[in-house]
Amino acid sequence: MTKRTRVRANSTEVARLAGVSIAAVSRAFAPGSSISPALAERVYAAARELNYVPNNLARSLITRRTNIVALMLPTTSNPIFAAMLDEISLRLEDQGKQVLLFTPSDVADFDRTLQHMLQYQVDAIVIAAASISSRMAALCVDRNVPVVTLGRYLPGIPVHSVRGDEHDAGTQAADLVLKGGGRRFGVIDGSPNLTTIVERKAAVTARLESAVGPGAIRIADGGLTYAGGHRAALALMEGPDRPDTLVCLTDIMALGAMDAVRHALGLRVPEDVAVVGFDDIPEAGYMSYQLSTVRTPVKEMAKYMIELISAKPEPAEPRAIKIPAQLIVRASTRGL
Amino acid sequence: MTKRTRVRANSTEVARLAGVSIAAVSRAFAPGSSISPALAERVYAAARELNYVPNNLARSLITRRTNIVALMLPTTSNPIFAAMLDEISLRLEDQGKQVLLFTPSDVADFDRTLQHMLQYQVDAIVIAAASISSRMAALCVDRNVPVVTLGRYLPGIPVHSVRGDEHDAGTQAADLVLKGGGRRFGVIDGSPNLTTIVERKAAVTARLESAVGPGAIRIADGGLTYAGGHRAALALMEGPDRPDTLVCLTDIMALGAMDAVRHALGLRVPEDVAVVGFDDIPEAGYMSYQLSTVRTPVKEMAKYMIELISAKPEPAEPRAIKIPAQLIVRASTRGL
DNA sequence: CTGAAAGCGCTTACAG
DNA sequence: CTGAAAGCGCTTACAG
Repeated sequence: MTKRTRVRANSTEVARLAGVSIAAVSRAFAPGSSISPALAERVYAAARELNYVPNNLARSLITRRTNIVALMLPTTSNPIFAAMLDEISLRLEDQGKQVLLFTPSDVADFDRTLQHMLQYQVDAIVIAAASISSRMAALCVDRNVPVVTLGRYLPGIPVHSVRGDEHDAGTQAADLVLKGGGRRFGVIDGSPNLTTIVERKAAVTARLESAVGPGAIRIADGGLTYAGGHRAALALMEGPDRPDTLVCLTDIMALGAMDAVRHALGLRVPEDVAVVGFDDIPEAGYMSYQLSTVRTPVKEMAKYMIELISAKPEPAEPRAIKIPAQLIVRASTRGL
Repeated sequence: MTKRTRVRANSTEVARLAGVSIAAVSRAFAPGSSISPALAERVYAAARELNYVPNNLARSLITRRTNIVALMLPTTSNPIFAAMLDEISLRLEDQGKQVLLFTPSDVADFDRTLQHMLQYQVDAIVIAAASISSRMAALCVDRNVPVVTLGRYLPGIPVHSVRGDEHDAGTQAADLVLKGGGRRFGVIDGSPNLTTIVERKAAVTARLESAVGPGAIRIADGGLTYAGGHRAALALMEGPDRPDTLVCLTDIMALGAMDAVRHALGLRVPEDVAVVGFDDIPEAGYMSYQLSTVRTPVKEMAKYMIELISAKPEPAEPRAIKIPAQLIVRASTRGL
């Protein structure tokens, strides 16, 4: 039995064993510090012997940098959010930072979550699919914590934002199905709380109405899930004058809708019913679906978000970046 | 223009404004402390005025608890990991803890990642789909940081583990396709580095061989992705004596395999080729796939993992929890 | 209940 | 390059 050494060695003990000052220990573990190789080597030897691990807490208390970025993200049940998480955390880890995850069960109480983030002294905050109050935004500005929101532009609130051009996306999707000969439309809606969805819907219905009039458009709620999209499609397809086209405001709902059309109703896609979605999640490209969609440029968005929160010096004015939409035509729509 | 107050108010300033000691400020923000309501109210008023946010770093330095749990997770490109992440972070947030995410690009260098986790003074470490060296495990024990691994049992290494019964899972899957009349088998393999996969494969091939002999079994690598499963299925189906059954060691590969069989080869599932997978990702239940599979009990696993790392007092011996497999029979296999 | 004081483990001018 | 000392923002015995 070896005697268990002290639970956590600190820099004082390392310094004592190495016969140096604690300042030397600090310098040995701070890249770029002025320390002689010989001294550093003695420190490393002592550190190894004591299983010394530097304490980031104490360090951050002084440097005022934690290398932690708070990320507020809805559940990853929608693959688009999982992809976003991957991109963001990979990029951040490349620059030596880690993601601290927040998935507030109560979005209404998001102010409290933000307060919580600030307590952890995070270097920056990334908010996906939620809003921030102007009071909390001001608090973050005061504390020099950059904030970037994803998919939401909040005029007058001093935070950066990155989003896709949803108006253009909706218009392109509508144009695609119109060009394919669509005349009776079902739109599968998502949450009224997500700006992204609301803007897509506005653009889609505006374009469709201008072509076929409001009477030819029905709307149902798909709740942003596969099962919800499935149910919404069944509801829309009931009765006379059945739609010849379903526009689904997210891909995950489009998958449910396609399966409803094919497997529950026994109709063909796109011959009987054309389907178009938004996001371009991986499943949209699977051979069982081959879903035409408008891509949400995840990689590009992550890149801009990281740039905005890492910029030195911090830009004086909040920046709003809008990324163009990119239509992906596959086999679920008619024409060309 | 209001004059911008000091960037970050600290407890000293709050104390001064409230006319109390800093100990009183500390107590006002520490639930359960003995402080009179009147005093607390004065502190809150001053804190509000100064936009005071307590500094968790300083607090944790003393209390030795950060309320942060490190989670090492491969990329969420496999939906099963996304589901796991959701479960773990939701449960942890319920107990007031946050997940600090680590996605090491270089799993070979995992020791360094672990060291990195310890620097952040995390309260516990959850490791999915990776191993921990006995040296690092000992370091965590010394520092009183509980570690739990997911899907990997490491005899002799003092960490907790939670995993499914992969032997039983593989056996059940093999029995299912055998009962369905399968006689020529293709097995789509994943990574040789994942214990889970290796154990499934061993159980599947053992059972199949005992029934039809080794000559009737072909194996191809599907790389744990949809595209890889697709390619592997095409390779397995080439030439004479084509398999009548594909056993895919993860669902995500099974989706690719099913699409290859149906859409690239024009064959029927399950009539021409039966397909079975493992995990029960959401897509397995989609009507386009209706994939028979063996469920990985994500919720239960997350529950046990959290229990193991939260147990007070820390169990003296590492615990290894094995969760039974649950076969889900859908339409991609023959019989019953 | 309340406050003065010590101290958590580090970094960083400052002086040599 | 190196060290002594002050200090980051808190908590916690201790004494009253």
